[in-house]
Amino acid sequence: MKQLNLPEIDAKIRKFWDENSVFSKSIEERPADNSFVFYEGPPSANGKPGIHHVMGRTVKDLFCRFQTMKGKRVNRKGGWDTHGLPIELSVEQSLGITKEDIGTKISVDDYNAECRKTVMQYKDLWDDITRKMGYWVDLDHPYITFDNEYIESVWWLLGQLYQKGLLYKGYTIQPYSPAAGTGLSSHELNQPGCYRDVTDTTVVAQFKTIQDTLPEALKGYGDICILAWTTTPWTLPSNTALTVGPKIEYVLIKTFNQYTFEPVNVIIAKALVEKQFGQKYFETGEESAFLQYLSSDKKIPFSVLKSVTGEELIGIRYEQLLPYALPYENPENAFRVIGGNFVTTEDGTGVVHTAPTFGADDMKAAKEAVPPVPPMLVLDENGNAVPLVNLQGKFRSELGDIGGKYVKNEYYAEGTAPERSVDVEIAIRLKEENKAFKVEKYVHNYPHCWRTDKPVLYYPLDSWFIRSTAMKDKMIELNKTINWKPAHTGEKRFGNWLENLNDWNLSRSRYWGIPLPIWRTEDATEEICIDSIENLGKEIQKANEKLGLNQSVPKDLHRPYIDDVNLVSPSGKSMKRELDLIDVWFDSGAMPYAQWHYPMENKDLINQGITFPADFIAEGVDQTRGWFFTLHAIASMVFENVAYKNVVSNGLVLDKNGVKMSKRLGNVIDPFETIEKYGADATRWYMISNAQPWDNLKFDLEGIDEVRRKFFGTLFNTYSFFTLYANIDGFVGKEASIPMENRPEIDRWIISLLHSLIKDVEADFADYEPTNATRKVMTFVDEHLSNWYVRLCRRRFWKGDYSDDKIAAYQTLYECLVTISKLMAPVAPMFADWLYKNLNDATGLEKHESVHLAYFPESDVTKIDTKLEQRMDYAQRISSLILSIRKKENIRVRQPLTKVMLPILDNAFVDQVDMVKSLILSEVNVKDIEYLTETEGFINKKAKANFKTLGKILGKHMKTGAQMITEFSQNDIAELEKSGLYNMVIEGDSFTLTPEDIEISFDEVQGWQVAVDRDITVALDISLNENLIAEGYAREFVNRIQNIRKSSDFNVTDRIVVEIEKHQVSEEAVSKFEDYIKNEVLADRIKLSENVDGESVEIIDGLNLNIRVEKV
RNA sequence: AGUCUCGUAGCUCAGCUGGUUAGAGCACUACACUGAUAAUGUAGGGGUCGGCGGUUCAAGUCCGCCCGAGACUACCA
Repeated sequence: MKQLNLPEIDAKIRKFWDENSVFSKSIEERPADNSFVFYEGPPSANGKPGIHHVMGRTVKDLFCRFQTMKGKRVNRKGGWDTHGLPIELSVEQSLGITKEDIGTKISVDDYNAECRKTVMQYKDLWDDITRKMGYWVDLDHPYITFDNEYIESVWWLLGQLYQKGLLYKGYTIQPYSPAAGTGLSSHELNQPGCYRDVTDTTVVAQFKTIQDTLPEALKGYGDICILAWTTTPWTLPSNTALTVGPKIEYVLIKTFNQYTFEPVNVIIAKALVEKQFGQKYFETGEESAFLQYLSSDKKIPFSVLKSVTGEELIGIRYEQLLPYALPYENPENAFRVIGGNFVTTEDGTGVVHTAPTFGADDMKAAKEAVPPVPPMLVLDENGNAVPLVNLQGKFRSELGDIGGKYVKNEYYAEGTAPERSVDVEIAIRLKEENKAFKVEKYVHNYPHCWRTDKPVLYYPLDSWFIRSTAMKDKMIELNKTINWKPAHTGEKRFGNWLENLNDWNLSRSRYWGIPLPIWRTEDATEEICIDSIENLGKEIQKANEKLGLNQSVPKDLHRPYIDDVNLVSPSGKSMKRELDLIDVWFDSGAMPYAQWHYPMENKDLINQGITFPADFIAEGVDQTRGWFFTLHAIASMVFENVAYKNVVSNGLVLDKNGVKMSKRLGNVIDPFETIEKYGADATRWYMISNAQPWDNLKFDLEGIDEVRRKFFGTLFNTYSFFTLYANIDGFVGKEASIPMENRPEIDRWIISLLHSLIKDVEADFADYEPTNATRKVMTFVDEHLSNWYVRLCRRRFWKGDYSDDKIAAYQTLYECLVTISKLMAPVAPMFADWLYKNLNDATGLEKHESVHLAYFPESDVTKIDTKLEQRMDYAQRISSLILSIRKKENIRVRQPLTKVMLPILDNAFVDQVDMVKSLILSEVNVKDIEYLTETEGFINKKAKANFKTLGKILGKHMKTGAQMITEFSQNDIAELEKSGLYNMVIEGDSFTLTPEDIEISFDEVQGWQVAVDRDITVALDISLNENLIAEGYAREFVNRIQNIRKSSDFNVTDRIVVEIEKHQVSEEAVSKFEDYIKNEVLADRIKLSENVDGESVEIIDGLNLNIRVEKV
């Protein structure tokens, strides 16, 4: 391969993997008793894979591959999430039906089959992206959540919860769409456009308190009303309590009602007086203002009489505002003031009208009150407790004049709505009865049903719950043992979520999902929870006998078949299944067990801890309350264990401008195209190296291109360089390894860096920090291996015989390349394998046929030499400084110079530099280094404070001290260096400083070509003589001839003859450096002639000479 | 509305437990180097470290408030 072509490499390696079953070998070759457990969070094949899936799966893949290389067996069972509303919706959409049509226009049978099909709609695309991105997961034996066996395991889990008393049926307030006749999930409510601004009639009502329940502080003022605001007046007949904030300050105000003009005393939060007593009112302390008040007056007087806390108000009883009905249960506990922490003083009156049947907060506050406040439920014709609004959204007949009306005008069919909504009617009635303090229109945000476009009601619905609150402490405790990446997702986001845990609402009234396996008698006195198919069979048998039926276990455990099953209670009554399905999130949280059909099969996998808990899972951060929670909750509640030990929650993939990708905006990146064009490895490497997985990734295709060029391109070049000469010299790794101590400095240096790198990269992968790992590999390849090692060692590869030095160079570079292939393999599996195989297949040094079957390199600490690393750093920096002086002085690098001078601070520095002297000299084309020990009068030293150590000593004198140090004279510095101590007096305080506190460096000096980089200073002697100039010319000729060789497509080994046009410059160069030139360009002869029939090339500024180059 | 995360050069990101003149890559400009050549080196421009306050000898870093982006939860009188 002449040029890097990543997609081609992808295809080649994929084929190799397929043909040789590398993936299954990577599992089977590892011992079964040394496993690393990974769980695949099931995607839904109902949607197409996006670029963010490539991100998430790269994270999963890379740690699994890493652990495999560490010798672990990593089983990776794939899975599909197959239930849930999105699937029902897409079926209904494609068939053009609605929920109501199920059972009429389409049989449930067909509907079911349709869901099954739809669920796997894009499976082929998913399989394709999985392969193309190089994600290793077992797609041949996936778990599928709609399988009977999967469902059976879920039933078993529910059975466990049931036996522990953690499953119960109860009321909650849920969003409900009367028009559609169905409850809505929060997911549905979060569809775009559901929340809309609407204008509603709002009422501030006056709740008249009962005198003898008032606290002492409020007695003696006559009648007192509490003001409470509502945006939904239709809930006022269902009011059973008023909620105040215990810590909020309330005031008693004397004023007049603006509609009836009757005098009234009202209670309202102090902070909201201004808001409620607006322009229509004026505050006054004058009693006369009240005596003289007339209904025709423009403004109404008011006066604050008293201030009390909410705490004092708790317990006050009041007259029912609209006494249509009484709660059927404990009505004596209704109509009183209770406390609630959710009360704010941002809106209304600081008192919340509380209707427990229509508000979640209301219900909670009412339940928590002592004694509990009953909700406004009445008994219907069948003796069932029901709210005052029925499921159609109409008032019940108890409401008299407004009974039978819809509570929202929007629910009427078009054109049939009355002029006055019930909200308005109630407002009018309250005004007339002196119970309305204020009525006004108000614009607020309110959710609407996405299907019917009509407002949602919050309505009490029967649901099955998991009593997760009972296990809260266990969950919190277990969570503390989980290693979260990043930590704050676990501690903060997930931790807070657990602290505020609610019971888990399991019920969904749908068709396509796992049916709740609970059967009940009609009067709900007896019930059974089925936890296996076997158990179901037995119960069916029993029921058949007792009830004379002929039922059998349905082939498909889904609705509607399962609904047809009737069971029999111990007392012989018929039991029907509770019609609910369970939350699909339970499906996915059950996968550790259900994927193995536990406990009906594979008992040991879980019980012996072979596949449980997971060592590692990864998913988007949006799964914190989703999959991460359901896994944790089920494991905590059923097994009292964690489900996973390490979890990476990755961020979102945004477009390059940081905007969420969406079809609407057209900024969606197609993963197939991307991988096709740039290759999977560049895409993966870009995603991992560019940002930490848990930060959002601003996905930019140009970034992939950059990674391809900078990293893969450089590595590829390095590899091609290696093979070019390895082929010429026939290096196939058969020589015995040359001992480190016999290899040159630079070899030992790169090997030292390599082993430091291995150590760091392994630690990063082990710590789930892949970004750091990739960045370190990139730095090594780019800066150290390519731009220093290879650049400086080029000659060793193409010059001279196949000597030990050359073999050492090959062995060194080979080790680096093979090791890099292993270090990068988890992230860039295909390129790494290509590189590894190319290298290893040629040498056969390792027996593995793929890098993914090889073991992760071990860092050999004996090869790490920090002093060596330091002196190479010196070499790089000194070279860089010299080059910068050359640049400043405009002296080209091909012009040799005599010497460079290095002022030194200590002898260790000399020793260090001496060892890398030859590298520096050849790199910068200078003949010698001279060390300057005596710098006085030549180059000045300067002192600078070490803020870190000095700050602790000097404290507040730091500023002056630092200033004093920069002003040190040469004598001061000499004294410090000699004695090792320096006494300093600042504002009367005396301090003793040590050399550690002061950093000495060299100053720049006029008249010398000096450059400084922190602790290193170099001075360059730029004087030239004839010899140097001639050598410079010689190098120019070498360069030009090499260029000609190359442009003439000569082989690197071809011998040539050269003819150069005669000129003073060419004569000087050739006469003095003929051998050098011949040697460099592989020339047998160099001839100078007056007329040369060759290429005209510029040698130095303005001088063109003809050169002819011919093969021998 | 609450909780959490993020905000550093035109772009993508480093910046450890507070410490000197805030760094790197990309992009841009100029010059060089080159038997790895779609690579490389040197130099240059470019920053109120989101804003305001506070703690401290010293704040990009710690604390408070605000602004902006995002995620999740809730939608509430």
